[in-house]
Amino acid sequence: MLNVSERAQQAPIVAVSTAIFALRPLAGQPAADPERARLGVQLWVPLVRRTRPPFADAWALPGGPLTWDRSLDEAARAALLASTGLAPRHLEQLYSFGGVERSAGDQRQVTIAYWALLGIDQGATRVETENLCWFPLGALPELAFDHADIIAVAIDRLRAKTVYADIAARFLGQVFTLSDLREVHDAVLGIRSDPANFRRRLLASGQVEPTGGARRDGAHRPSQLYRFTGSAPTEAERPLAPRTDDETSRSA
Amino acid sequence: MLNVSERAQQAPIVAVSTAIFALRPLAGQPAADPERARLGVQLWVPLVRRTRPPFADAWALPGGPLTWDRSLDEAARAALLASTGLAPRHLEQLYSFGGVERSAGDQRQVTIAYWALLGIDQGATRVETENLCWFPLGALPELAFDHADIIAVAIDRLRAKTVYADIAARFLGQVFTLSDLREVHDAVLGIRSDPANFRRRLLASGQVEPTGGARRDGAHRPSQLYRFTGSAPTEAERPLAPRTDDETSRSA
DNA sequence: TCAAAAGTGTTCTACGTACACCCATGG
DNA sequence: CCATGGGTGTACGTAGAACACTTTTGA
Repeated sequence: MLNVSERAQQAPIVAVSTAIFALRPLAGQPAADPERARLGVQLWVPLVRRTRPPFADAWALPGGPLTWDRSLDEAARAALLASTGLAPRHLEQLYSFGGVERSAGDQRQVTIAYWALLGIDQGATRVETENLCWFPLGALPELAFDHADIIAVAIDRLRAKTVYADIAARFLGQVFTLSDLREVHDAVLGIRSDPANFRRRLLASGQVEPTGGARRDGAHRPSQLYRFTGSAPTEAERPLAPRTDDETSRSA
Repeated sequence: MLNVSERAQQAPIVAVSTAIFALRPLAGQPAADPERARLGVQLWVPLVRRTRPPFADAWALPGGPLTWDRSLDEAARAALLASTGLAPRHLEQLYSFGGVERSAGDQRQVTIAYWALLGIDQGATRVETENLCWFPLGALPELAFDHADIIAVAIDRLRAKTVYADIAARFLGQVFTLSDLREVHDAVLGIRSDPANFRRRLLASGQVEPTGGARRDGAHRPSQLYRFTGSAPTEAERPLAPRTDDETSRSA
């Protein structure tokens, strides 16, 4: 252990951690909840198990140190790929946490938190190992550091950005039906919106356009397929400016 | 100079920088009489002059290093007090910047940016020295590092949070008229809103309540005074949770 | 022919805007 | 008395919510 004056001289460690959200079918039995009819999707989060103290054996958000040769965004992507093999479709800086109390041991730690979305078609890579496990949002384990707080903030941000479509759409692939989009939208926000009104709002917003194709998947009229308008804001996109919204700040 | 592998081992420096906004009369003297603020107002920003390279002699946002014993928020407040003598009424984390290219010299630098609001009654401390100077937003000098970007992002955030009242109100003191509030609101957003409608919206929102008092300051009907509803969210408040809004992210 | 989801039409209401108008005051 | 801003009343337009209704399919 170092004494206080020695500690004060030490540079803080800078790390990046990311809360990754993906949609998966409801946990447990299908249970055909009449209110959640359709597919029934739910937000899941991948966590990694720490192998070293502090918080050894506890679950934590995937992340890693900031290295000299990478920007913050690059460091977040690299850490994700290294620790989980995932390459999220959407990645955005969330908040930086650096409270004094969060540093266990001698080294002061500052964590730059990110949040990310995984496309519903990116589920193939969802391997689970001894040290990488997926949890539904409603049943998270105890988390290391203040990572539970980070997840809570990330959910707030996700919901705030999921107005009608926008972010919700990033869970989906290039082509989708309006019902797909509505289901994602509703799952993220935890609501059930009117299909008719959702359709009108979305089409009026001009965010999507019909591909001309259709999909038949049941004993009912086929649903038209849509894609995003504009230059395909889909894979590997690079955000342009930090979000700008309407809340208050957290003591870091 | 160090070589690449030596650099890669170095821990990044963590600093906090803050874009401080205050309202001042368009061009006149400070003379900001808190009891009588009925003039054109404009956003001003205090900048400090760097004394050491990199960017020696260039203007920069006030800030300082993150020390071991302070949280991020505390570090931001402390740096502000030390470099400008100011204690803003509102302080909120904005974004963290850590692009590789922004580090001049051998040391990688990560800056956690904050934005702050100064009450219109806090103008007394607005001393100007050789190394501390106020600039109107429309006439900023060349800035060190990427601080111009930080200010741009901070303005976006300020405007996004200034819907009707809320943040705009923090520029004012405990007691104010609705015209005061509207003037601040309009100055920040750069619009001119209808007094009648502004009044209705604000009162309907329940954010303010009349004090019972009034202020007479001209050849017209006296204006009622208002205060904020609830447990006075005024001086030295501690935010609770990072904002949650609706934009995209910036490459750090 | 029936159930189920896709898709359309219509009404109701909330809320913001525009703007006419009255109120109180200093000069 | 009048000019000036404080403050009220009211009509209009837009957008979302609620919900009835038609369409197209598989079984």
